[in-house]
Amino acid sequence: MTYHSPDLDSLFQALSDPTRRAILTRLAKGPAPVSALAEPFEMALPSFMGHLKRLEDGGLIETTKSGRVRTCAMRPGALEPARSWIDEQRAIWESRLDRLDDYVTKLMKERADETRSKD
Amino acid sequence: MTYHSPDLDSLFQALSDPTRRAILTRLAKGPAPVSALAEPFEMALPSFMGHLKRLEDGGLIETTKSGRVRTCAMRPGALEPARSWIDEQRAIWESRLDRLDDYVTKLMKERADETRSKD
DNA sequence: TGAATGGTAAGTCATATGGCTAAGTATTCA
DNA sequence: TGAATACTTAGCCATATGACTTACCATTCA
Repeated sequence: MTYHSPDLDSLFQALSDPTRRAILTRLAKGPAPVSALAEPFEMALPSFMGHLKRLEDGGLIETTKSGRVRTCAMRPGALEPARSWIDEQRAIWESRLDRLDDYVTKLMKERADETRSKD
Repeated sequence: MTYHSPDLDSLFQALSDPTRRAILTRLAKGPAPVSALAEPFEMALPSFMGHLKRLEDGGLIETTKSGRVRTCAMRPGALEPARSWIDEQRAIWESRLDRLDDYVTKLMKERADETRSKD
């Protein structure tokens, strides 16, 4: 069993920063050129571009350049692997709770039988 | 509008490493002491403890020490903020698609009217 | 009590991250 | 063509991350 998945690494990594999450939320509303995107952030442009790169590395956005303008767009479905992973964990957790529940039920039944046999 | 949420920062950060995700998957099946948890990983114990700390910082696990053994357990519901954030993005994205759809529909209607008036 | 067990603490190291400035390139507009 | 625009590149800096070793408690078991 391999526990290495570079996709999830860079995906979650990209999501771990407030600036980058804000960029994504903005892009969920529609594509935008770099300078428009950058405007609300008090940050030098090269720093901001670094964040865009991380988002691109994480597969969360796509950018295309036409003329001197680079337009950024969210990649639909890019968040799905993250969502799936989280759901899997929950599934594991819940199947465990189910088994635990079965076990407790069984224990209680045995106890009941035991008690009854004492009567 | 504030775009800073330290919870999501450390949560996603915690999830961005394969070792830590593997630990979580293991813990979803039930609690375990540090040494048992660490056993499958080819890593010095102090390094491993570092990962546990990141998971604890991200609110994903809880640990308790009794005697010389520290037991780690998953914190149920800890993944929910991450899941919610992802779902919100999707909601924004989809409402945008809806509006886009309305727009296209309107455009096509106008075009149809235009064409008709030419006849 | 003395040794083995299970973690902790302290300190080092290399690389990554996140920010900056200053200077450069490529388009577009006047 | 010359100036403004929209990035891009290069390089610097401080801190964080992820791994290591060595040494140090505290418990438990023989």
